[in-house]
Amino acid sequence: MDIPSKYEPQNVENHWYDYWMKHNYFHSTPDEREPYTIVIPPPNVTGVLHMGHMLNNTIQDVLTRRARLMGKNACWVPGMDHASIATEAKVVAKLKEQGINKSDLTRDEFLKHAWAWTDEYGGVILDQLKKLGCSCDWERTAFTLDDERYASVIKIFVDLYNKGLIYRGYRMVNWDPEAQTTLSDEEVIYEEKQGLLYYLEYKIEGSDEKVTIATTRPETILGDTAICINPNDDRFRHLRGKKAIVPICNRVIPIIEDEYVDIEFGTGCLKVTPAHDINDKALGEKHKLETIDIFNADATMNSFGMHYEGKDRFVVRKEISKELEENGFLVKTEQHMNKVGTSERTKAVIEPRLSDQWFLKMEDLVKPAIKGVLDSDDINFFPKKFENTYRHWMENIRDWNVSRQLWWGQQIPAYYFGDGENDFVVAENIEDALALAKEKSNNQQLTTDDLRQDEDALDTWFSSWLWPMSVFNGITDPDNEEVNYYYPTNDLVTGPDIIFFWVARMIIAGYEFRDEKPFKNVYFTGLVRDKQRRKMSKSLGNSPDALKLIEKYGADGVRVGMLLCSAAGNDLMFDEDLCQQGKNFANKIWNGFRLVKGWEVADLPQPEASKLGIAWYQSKFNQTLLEIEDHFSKYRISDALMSIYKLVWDDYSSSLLEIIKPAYQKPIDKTTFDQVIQIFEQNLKLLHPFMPFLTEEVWQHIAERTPEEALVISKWPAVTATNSELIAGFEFADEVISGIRTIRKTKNIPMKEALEVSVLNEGKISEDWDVVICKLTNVSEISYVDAAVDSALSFRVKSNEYFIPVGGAIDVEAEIAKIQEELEYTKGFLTSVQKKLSNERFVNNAPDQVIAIERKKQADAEAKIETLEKSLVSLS
RNA sequence: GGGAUAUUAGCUCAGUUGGUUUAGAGCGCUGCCUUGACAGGGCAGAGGUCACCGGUUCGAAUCCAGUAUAUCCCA
Repeated sequence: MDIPSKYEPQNVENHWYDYWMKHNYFHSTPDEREPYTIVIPPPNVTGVLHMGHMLNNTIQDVLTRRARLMGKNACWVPGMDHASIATEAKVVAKLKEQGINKSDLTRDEFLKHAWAWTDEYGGVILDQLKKLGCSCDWERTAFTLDDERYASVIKIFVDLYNKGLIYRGYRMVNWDPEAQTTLSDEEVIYEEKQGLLYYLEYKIEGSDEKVTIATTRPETILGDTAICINPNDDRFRHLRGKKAIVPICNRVIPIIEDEYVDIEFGTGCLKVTPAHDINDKALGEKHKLETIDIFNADATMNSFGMHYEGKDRFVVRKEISKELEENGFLVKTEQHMNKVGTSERTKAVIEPRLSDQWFLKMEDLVKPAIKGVLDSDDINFFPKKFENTYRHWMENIRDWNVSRQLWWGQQIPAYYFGDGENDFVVAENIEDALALAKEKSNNQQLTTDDLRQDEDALDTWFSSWLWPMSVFNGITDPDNEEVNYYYPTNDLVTGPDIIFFWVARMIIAGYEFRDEKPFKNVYFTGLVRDKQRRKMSKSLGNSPDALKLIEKYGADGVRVGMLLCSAAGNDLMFDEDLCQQGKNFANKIWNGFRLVKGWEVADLPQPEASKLGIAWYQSKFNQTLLEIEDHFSKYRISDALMSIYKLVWDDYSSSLLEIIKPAYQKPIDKTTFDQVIQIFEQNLKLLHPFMPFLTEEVWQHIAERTPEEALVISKWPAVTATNSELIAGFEFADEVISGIRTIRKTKNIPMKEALEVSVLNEGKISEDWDVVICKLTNVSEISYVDAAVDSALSFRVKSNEYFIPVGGAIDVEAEIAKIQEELEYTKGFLTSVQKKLSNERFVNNAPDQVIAIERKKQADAEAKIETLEKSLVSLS
């Protein structure tokens, strides 16, 4: 059989993915086994795979595949998010290219376009996840806007409304003038921007006096309805009760007093624009001021903007400051750092805007969710530090604005039957609404034609917060077999950036609607950054193309590369070199298999070295398996991978294979061969969750396998007893091997030339390992001596001393120097140990075990010093 | 402005209730190695006053207080 020396992932990955799909290994249905469930954080339907997804989904796949191997009924539910703002923006842009304006379309027409767009371009990301190897149950693919999820959302909205938790309010909201919709507080990003602080003079009515105010937004003066001073500020005492005149529009406005004004800031005097600032709104309500909205929905000026009508606010800012300056109202400007809210999606500067919106009362809803995470073990966060973030938000929660002025989403099921503020009903469908409306209005003549449904759609998160339930139809059919079996789910893997948007809200929803947590553990991954610590983003162009990476390094290589640098919760600095490391590892495993496969097997007795080596490896494997289980239990995925990496590379490839390797072109005994194959298969099982493609490929190369014997559904190794004596024995032997190799190096003795080694066995070390040492260092014989050997190079391991006679003169000076250096170190070490032991308080207070360790250290060091001193004597 | 988290080798990170040698790993770096699994490899080696300043303790990278710096969240 001819196996290529390099592993070529491109040739095998699609093949095995198809094989897995064909045999339906990823599909899950409820059965007797313990379920293991993950719901995917649904990527945006518009999305393409980026580094964040790759990390996130690799971790989910590792967890899912491991659970499957452990005999659990693993179910990883995939899906997508309709991402109302982002998707609607894309569809609007696409239509614009075709010369179609959204405003010319009806809602139904627009939605038709949006669905067409979704069907054509959406969901690319799901195919990309397959390339990455994700073992999702694709038959369960859900969409936050499909019929089932739509119905769930509507049902929940009505339920919450009927519980009195949803209300309609005229509130100041974050308005995105570009998308022309409301944003929740969480969707606003504050950025520091250098701006100007304008000092403006207002005339005082009926006098020549003037008052100077400072503002960052001169264009809003046309909406001013008051000037505010601090009652404790003596500088403005004379203005009390007077009125001021707004420049340009010459409106007369009152001068009010309120302690809200910061005396130190600007001039200590504030203009009040209730329609365009949240604080001014509060002042306006308190002092019963008029509210004048001067903007259109796209943040251009309306008729209150006078000759600026139709112009954008930023254009107006420039122009009006010029006009103010020309007319002597502008005193001066100053540089000023300003925090400006911008839209997460469109990057537009947010306008505070008053409008009718739907809100969800959060105060009582959060209570069980706080308890579930913080005051009990119901839900665990990994890493734990994010519990603080969670607490902070939950304890300061504000009502959730759930309405969006968009069409792409679930339409709010509120139906208006009149023009009064409360002339509406909320119902799951128009028939129910009509019945309710008849009752509420006392008008039996109403028909469905008299009802008008609210135009707004719901926030996307109002559908994704139901995800762990809705994917199992748990809302429309709350007692169905699937939701009872799979819910609550086990693990959620997501980024800490959506802890409020999504994680917290799912927890709230879980307790509210099913009286049960949505998941047991939340694993927060870090954000993927580039080497310069910058966030990866499309606009920076610093995000590598995920598919190209897979093409270049193989999915397994990329998976390993991502995981190697991703300690839980820490941001990870992605470096393409790590994928190379992953690819190299794949190749190493491949060659570890190729070597064994190339051996000719014969019916021979098993050599001692092989027997010992295999026994040792089995213990080492078991020890590592324990480590791995421990890492997994703490969600230390990258540590688990590193343990396997070292096991396979160092212990299996570098040590075990070298120990059992037959002489060149000689056959191997069958016992060893069978054992090493079995060992290799166990390795593959540990590797499979991390590197599914390569491992399945090798697994199927080892033997013909039926579909029932595929690696993907094999059995995770069980922990057995570890023989620590074997492990310690090898560690010692390894040090001896290293010593011999070092001498070979320094003296340039080629590996081909056999050496003879003598040992002064002060430490009474077992001879068992000598066969292994000889094989790995090409030593013909290890002889035991009673005294130091003359004219030989030496090295020491613990209190044992090893001698290698070499041809030619020994540099005695150099040998002495080397020993003296070692002696000095050991003496220094001994001193530090003795210091501890001679300290009475240490001996009295430290636990016995610690003292025993220290005494052992002392004895070892003393023995070593004795050995070293003897060597010195014999050399001089 | 308020809060959280961090600061350990060139880089990325471990270091679990203070005590397993005088602090570890992976990568990188340096040197040597071309026939026989793998140069995508092997072997060996260098590299750190654990941010700083105090304190608690028999003992501190680890606990406490302060300082500096960085990142994130909130306003």
